[in-house]
Parts: sequence; C-alpha cells; structure tokens
Amino acid sequence: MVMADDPPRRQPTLEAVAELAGVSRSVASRVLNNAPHVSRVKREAVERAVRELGYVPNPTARALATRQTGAAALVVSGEDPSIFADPFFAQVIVGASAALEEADLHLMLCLAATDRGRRRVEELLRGKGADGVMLMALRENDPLARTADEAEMPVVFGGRPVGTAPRWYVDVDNTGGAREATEYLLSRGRTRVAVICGRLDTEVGRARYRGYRDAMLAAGLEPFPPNEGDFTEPSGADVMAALLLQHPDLDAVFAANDNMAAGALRTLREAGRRVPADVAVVGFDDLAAARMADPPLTTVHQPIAALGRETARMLVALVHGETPTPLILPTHLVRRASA
Amino acid sequence: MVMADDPPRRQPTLEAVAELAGVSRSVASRVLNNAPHVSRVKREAVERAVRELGYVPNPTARALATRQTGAAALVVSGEDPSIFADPFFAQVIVGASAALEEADLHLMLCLAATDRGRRRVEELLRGKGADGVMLMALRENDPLARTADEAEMPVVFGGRPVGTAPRWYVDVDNTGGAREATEYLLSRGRTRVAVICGRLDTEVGRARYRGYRDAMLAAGLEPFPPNEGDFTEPSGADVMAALLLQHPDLDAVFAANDNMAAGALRTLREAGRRVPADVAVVGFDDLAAARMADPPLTTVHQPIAALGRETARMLVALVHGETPTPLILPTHLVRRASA
DNA sequence: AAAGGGGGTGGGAGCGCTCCCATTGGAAGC
DNA sequence: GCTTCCAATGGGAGCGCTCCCACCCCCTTT
Repeated sequence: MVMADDPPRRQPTLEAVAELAGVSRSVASRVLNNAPHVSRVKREAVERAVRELGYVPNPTARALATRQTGAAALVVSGEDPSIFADPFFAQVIVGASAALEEADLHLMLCLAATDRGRRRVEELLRGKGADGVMLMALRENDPLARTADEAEMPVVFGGRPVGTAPRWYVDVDNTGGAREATEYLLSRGRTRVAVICGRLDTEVGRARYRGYRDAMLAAGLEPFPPNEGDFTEPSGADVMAALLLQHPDLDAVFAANDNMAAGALRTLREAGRRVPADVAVVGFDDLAAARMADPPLTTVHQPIAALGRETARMLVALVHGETPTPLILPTHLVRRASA
Repeated sequence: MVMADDPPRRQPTLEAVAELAGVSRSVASRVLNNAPHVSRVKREAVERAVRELGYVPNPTARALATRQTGAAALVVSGEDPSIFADPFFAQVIVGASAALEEADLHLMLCLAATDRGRRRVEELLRGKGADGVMLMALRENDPLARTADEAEMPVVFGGRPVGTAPRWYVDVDNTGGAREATEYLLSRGRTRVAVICGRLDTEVGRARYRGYRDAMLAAGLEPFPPNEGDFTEPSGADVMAALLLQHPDLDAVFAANDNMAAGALRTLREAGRRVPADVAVVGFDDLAAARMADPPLTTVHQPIAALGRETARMLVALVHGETPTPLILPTHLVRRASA
C-alpha cells in the first residue's frame, strides 16, 4: 500500500501549467505575458491549464528574473511615528495609492523615524527592494538625501528638501500661495500684517515666509521678522501671543499653516480681539479643520492628493525609463470668514 | 586597445563577496545570517569584504530562496479610494506600521476598491506576494473573505466581518462600548433614549446597536428600532431630524459614531433643542473632531492605533508559526459636555 | 589504536520565472 | 524546385540567494 507523502500543497508552477497544456515553459510564459509567437491552439491550451490549476504566477520569482519588484515605496522621514495620522499625509497616500495602482505597482509605506526604520530604508534603497522611491518630509541635512542620491534607483521628492532642488520632485507653490494670501490681506486694507512662520529648517516654512515677505515688500511695507512656530496649534497660539505683546496694533496675520492659524484664533479670542473685524487671519493648507474653525478660516488651498498622485506618476515615468520634468502644483486662496 | 564594455554597474553579489573574502558562497551566506559553523577568521574576512564592496543582500533573491517576502499587506476593502484619508484608518496604519517594523516586515497598502484593486489583492493572496495579510473594513458578503479563506497565507481580520467570526481577528468591544454609553445616558435620568445606527451591513453597525438595545432592555425600556445612517455627518443629521419628528419627546440619543453625532448636534441646534439640557448626545470613536464639537462630545473612546498594532502583532505571530488567540480591545466612555 | 563525534567547509541543487538562441517547418519569392 | 524568411517552439542558462549534504580534519572516547 502506497502512503501518500505529507503533501506540501505547493502552488502550481509554470512548469506544471506547461506540462498540463502539453507545451514548453517558454510557450506558457509567453502566453502569460501575452507575448507574440504563440499559436492560437497552444495559447488556448495554456489558458485552460491555468484555469484548471488555479495558477497564479509567483511575483517573487518574476521579480528575480526581471529585476523588477513591482513595488514603489513611500518613505517619510521625521521623528514622529504618528506622522501617518497627519491628515496631510493621509491625503498624499490616497493620491499616491491611486496613481500606483494605475501602473500596477504596489505601495510600500516606510517610516524613517527610528534607527531601525532608517536602516531598513537604506537597505531598501541600496538592495533594490523596490522599483523606485518617493521621499517626503526630509529635514535639513537629512542623511536620507545622500543615500537616495547614491541609490541607483528612481527617486522622486514630494516637496523639495531644504536648500537644494533634487533632480526630480513635485511640489506645491508655497511661495505663490503665501504671496497671494498676504496680497489678499493687503487688498482688504490691512497694513500691519504679521506672520507666523513654520519651522524654518523646512523648505515649506521658508518658502511660505518668502511669499509673505515678497508681498509685503512689493507693497512698500516692512515685513515682520520670521516668528517661528513648529506647525502645531499650540505654537501658533504662543507666537500669536508674543506678536500681540510686541505689536498690539497689528490688524492681520498670515499663519504658515491651518494648525497654527487655529492657535492664533484661540489666542485672539482669549485676548478679546474680534476676527476679522480687529484682526484678519489667513492660514495655509485648507484642511477639513479650516472649515470647522470659528470663524471659518480663510486659507490657501493646496492640492494634497494631487501632490501624492503626481509624485507617484513621476516615479512611474522614471521606472518606465522616461524623463519627466519637475512639477509645481498651483495653490489658491479660499475665502471664508476669518479675513 | 581594450574598450571597457558599457559597465552594467550591477550590485555586488554574494558570490563576489565570497570571492573577495576567499571563501565559498556558503560561508559568506552563513556570516550574513549569522549562522554557526564559521571560524572567526573567515567571518571577519567576509565582514571586511562586505564593507569593502558595499554589499547589500538582494531581498528578492532571498525571498525566492526562503519563500518569505518580508512584507505584510494591509488590505482595505470598500468602494471609496479616499478611505486612507479617514482618520480612523490613518491611526490604524500608524499602529500597524510600528508593529511590523519591530518584526522587520515591510508594510504594503492595498485598496480593494476598484476591479483592478481587487484583482491585485487576489493575486497577492494567491500568489504569495506577502507573508501575511491584514484585512479590514470588509463588507457583507465581501468576496475577499472567501479568497482570504482559501489563501494559504496567514490572514488576520481587523474588526470582524459581518456574521461569522474568522479564525484570527482583533476587534474593539463595540457592543460593550455602546452598552456603556447607553447605560450612562440612563444613569443620568434619561429615559427616552433614541439611537442613530451605523450601516447595518457592517458588524460595527450591528454590534453597536446590540449594545444599545441590551442596555435599554436591561433597564426595562423599549429600545428604539434601528434607524440606519451610513456613518457620515449628513446621515446623522437626517436620521436625527426624522427622530425628532416621530419622537418629539426624546431626551437623549446615542449615535453609533462621532460623525453622525456631529450631524445630530447640528440638527438639534437648528431645531432649537439645547444639548445636553433638552437632549443629551453620546457618540462613538473619540476622534479629534469630538473634542472640537460644540458642545464637546461625550463619546466612547476606542484604541485605534492599538487595533492596528495588535492586528499586526497577531499577524507576525502567525507568520512565525505561533498560534495566537483572537483579541477584543476595551473601550471606555469619555465624558464631555454633550451628555 | 581504532572507532566515533562534531565543527568547519564548499559543492551543488534548487526557488519559479524570463529570455536568449538554436531548431524546425511551411509559406513566399526567385 | 530551390533558396529565403519568419512564425512557432523548446532547451537551457541565468537571476542571487539558501540550505542540504558529503567531506575533511582533528580531537575525544573505549
């Protein structure tokens, strides 16, 4: 009596499909990749065998042979692991996910927050663990920038890193948006327009301050010095309080993001200033929270999902051997009650 | 004159490392996986060669040989691609990402919204494109459930699917939370406690209604029938309006999530009912928005990041060949002004 | 002194796929 | 009728790694 071996129950291989269809592995492979040079008869035989065996190609083996993993990584630098919970990144992920799906690439999410995370990203970059990488939220002198530079792999930056412009990036027109916001305040007759900056070790923070400053100078006004917050609500409240002390007569404030604008609103409310009657406030980002603020926040809208989508598309283009050009997405002012 | 060939500039292989170190591939491999049976001398020689060549193992080749991809997938079912922007999922991702990093697994994000997405997930599941899969937000009769069942791959459900309990899952105590919320309303002397249900084709929606109903019955009160919303703010407003028409005398309402509770608050405000004086409101989720609501929302807190983290940990355990047990995470009521 | 362990080592066979290339045979061209 | 050409085909060599296994050598046991 023959005992059945403990059956390893392995997935059928291409070899098995070929055998069942009575053809060679080569032919079966061609059918699967629908390459030419296969007769109608054999093609159908292979298709039948695939169905019968429930065959699904092994992506790992394919990856090894083609030297393509079929995946792209979204790498987020920064120290806070909960950055993925940030509504901004969540939107980026939505856009990137959609664009990668179109190109049949998988999305890997990597956080370079811990040492371990950074090591893993480095291995990914240097060991060809993905077909390409999107890099976001790099900080000043981020070591990731160099690793990425040395990696022989397509890399697209979402948002420019501080200082240098990489070869390929997608960014939002931060300077233009900040300028528009400031110009709007000026056009409403405000003349003492203060600013609450974001972190100046980020390009976003710098670019938005530049936009503010440009608009002020163009109007012949003295820009406020860069009062730095860190993009959080409390920091906005703090900077606002300091501003009120130093410049009790200010009649408007441009905050470099909505969180800080919300903090500013809180401080103004507590100080008994009416918004917008006494002080007009404009933010940046146009997150959902801006609409809910009291009063609803006038803010610069930026296309966040589009940022993710276009970053991914640029990466796909690179993976396909094309040569895209850097992209800067437009922003626009959304007028609500706060200004 | 010898022309240099166009140099393919390929990554050094283990073979190259071995050659440079003057050992065999086997020994080099052992060093890399720090396996025993390697003399000190050769170990150091290999390490030196690795450094000199800047060698990084090719994860794809390793994956093929070991039959392990080193990645886990978080699959989200549902029709709306922007689900990743949902603050709930964003938190889940944070937790899952952290837990997978501990186990040195990469996180792949898959959305089974479109046909293409579903096909890709199916290939992932059946073609062993990952070492394991976390499945979330399955809907009633979701075909993914069967595919997952047939896949010979560890699968952990985040939140139970409708009806059946899978072999491995991590869930939140929805019923207990809803019961506690309702009991709290009753303990404050409310007796006409209405309910705004979530979608009843989801287990979350059903479980939370069960909790409400149980508490009402236990108090000897007649539970309201399941008035179904779809977890969105507008639906909460609509259901609330209908409830006010049918039961003008209600003095409390339990909404199955914060979004719908916010809608209810809006309707109540427009109807001139004071909260909580006339009508007390309790929500579920404890998202950031609950704190910002007017009045701040009393709600059932659920540990969302922990849900993601524990789901991932359970998956890791399965991948390592262990046999974990399903897990239900506790919820607790957060008392604010609305009730 | 012969037999019996192991540690250390390298050869080689996969893992499951792609793709180059040699081979075949029939249609088209002279 | 005989080259010429090309679609169709299958064999085989990788892709870069892991891991089984046979082998050697030296140090203990009986």
